[in-house]
Amino acid sequence: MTTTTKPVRVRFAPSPTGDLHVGGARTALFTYLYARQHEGAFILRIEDTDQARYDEASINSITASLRWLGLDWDEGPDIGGPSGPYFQSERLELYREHVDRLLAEDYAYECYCSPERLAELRDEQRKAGRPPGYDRHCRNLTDEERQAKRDEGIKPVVRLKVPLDGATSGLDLLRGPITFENAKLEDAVLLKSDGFPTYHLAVVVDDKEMGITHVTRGEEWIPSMPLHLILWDAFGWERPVFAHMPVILKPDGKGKLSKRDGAASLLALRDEGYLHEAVVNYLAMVGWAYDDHTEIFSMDDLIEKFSLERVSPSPARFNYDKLEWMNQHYINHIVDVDDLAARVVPLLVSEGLVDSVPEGSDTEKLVIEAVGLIKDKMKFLTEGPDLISYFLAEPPDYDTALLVPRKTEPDAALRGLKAARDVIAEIGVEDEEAVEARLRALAGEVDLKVGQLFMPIRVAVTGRTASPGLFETLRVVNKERSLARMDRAIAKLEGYEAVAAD
RNA sequence: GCCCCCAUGGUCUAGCGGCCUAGGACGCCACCCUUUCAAGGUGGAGAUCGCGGGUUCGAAUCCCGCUGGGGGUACCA
Repeated sequence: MTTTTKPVRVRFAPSPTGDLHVGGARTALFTYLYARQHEGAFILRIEDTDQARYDEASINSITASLRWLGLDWDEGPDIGGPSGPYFQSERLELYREHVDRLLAEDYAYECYCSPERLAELRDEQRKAGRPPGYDRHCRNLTDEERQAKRDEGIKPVVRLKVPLDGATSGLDLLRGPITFENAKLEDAVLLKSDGFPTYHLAVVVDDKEMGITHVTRGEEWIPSMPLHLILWDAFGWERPVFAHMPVILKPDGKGKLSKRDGAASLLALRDEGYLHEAVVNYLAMVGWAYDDHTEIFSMDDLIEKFSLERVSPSPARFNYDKLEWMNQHYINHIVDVDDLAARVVPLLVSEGLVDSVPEGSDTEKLVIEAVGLIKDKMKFLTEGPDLISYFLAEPPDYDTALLVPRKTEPDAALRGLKAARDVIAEIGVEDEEAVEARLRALAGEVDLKVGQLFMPIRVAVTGRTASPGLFETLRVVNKERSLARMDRAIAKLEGYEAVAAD
């Protein structure tokens, strides 16, 4: 047996009606992974056939989202390719030609019914408890009747002439065979009266013209698969492989996740401080698993190990908790510190913490060190500026009470702080071990528990009660600034005592 | 209403007839580590594998029905 395997060509074909959301992103990811794994082509095609819902800004938003995720396309907008153009609005001729062919071969017919009549029809059907659907009023018009309508100036739509009986079945890669009774199918519109194709026509013609071998798309397209199958067959083309990705549901499971669900937009996730690696990894794990325990996958891992056949056909809920965990895991353990710091830098600038961070500058070194210290507390990139702020600038004023640990008297905190200040002044902060040894010893000398001594120092130097380890913090803040901040804290405490004494 | 898809702890899943007294992860709880907060480590609670029938020596795994959930039902994609 000779198996001639055609080179894989797959596509992601969004319609420009809004931002890319997680459902679409996952479909794009799986499609991309399949292409890369089989060294095939990943094509981006813009399905802009709905003039009413067209939103120009969304094209940039979608491409930016895909690029952010690292899903680079081989053919598509901007870069072109051998099967272009990649905007359906620029392929109208092609659809017209194909519709004419269907018309000539009696696989389609012109329909002159007005939108009003169709709406009325649906109303009646609903009222009568009948399933809504086109009544095929124009399916058997005579040439004379058609000419009469044309003479009235009515612009027809073209409808698919679905077989009245029998069944249409096709194979879904994840689900196996799916069969539909033709009698339940509609004579769907293929070409609208404005000359634009509907999705059904355009997707089939373009998938054929672009040599698509595997049709990957969301599960919501399963109901229209028979229509597409009928078209592929009518044209006499060899059907591609179909693989419908399960929908992603809202966290509560009630309905599919939509653009209205806040962070469902990829750009929103990016702006909220998610790493693209984490988002990719998480999305891959929704509906797919490699084995019973591996869950951290880089893009390269996924390209190597992903398998379309192993995608689960059942819908999954979007779990923000898990995504958050994944994000934090990447920040804490996967992405290296230099890289992480580089991603925090733009945020530092936009937050006004620094004017700029030139490459190789001391500021850059400081940022890298600071990020290294705080990264285990960082869940989102956007938390970076706040978490490292006291390494870059003086901490804003804080409540003096923070300097006094629980079960500690203000004068005890003051006593410890003064003693610690002198120690730092004497031995500096560079040798963390030495500082720790001296300060631990100091605690006993001034009759304080280590916590009671360390916390006031921490608050003095960082302006907050949570920070990285005290000694590394002191070192990176540096001796001079640490001392100044401790002096400031001492002054605050002295004033505080005076007030408290009143 | 009609058509289609799906069904393992709260969630994401492993499992594709005997390795399952069902494994992993998130979340939750406890403990450990500890100068704070995290991170990390250990342990725990949590699933009669939606229900009912079959098939089989044997079913979470195969078949049928039911129920539940989801999707579709436009001159939108």
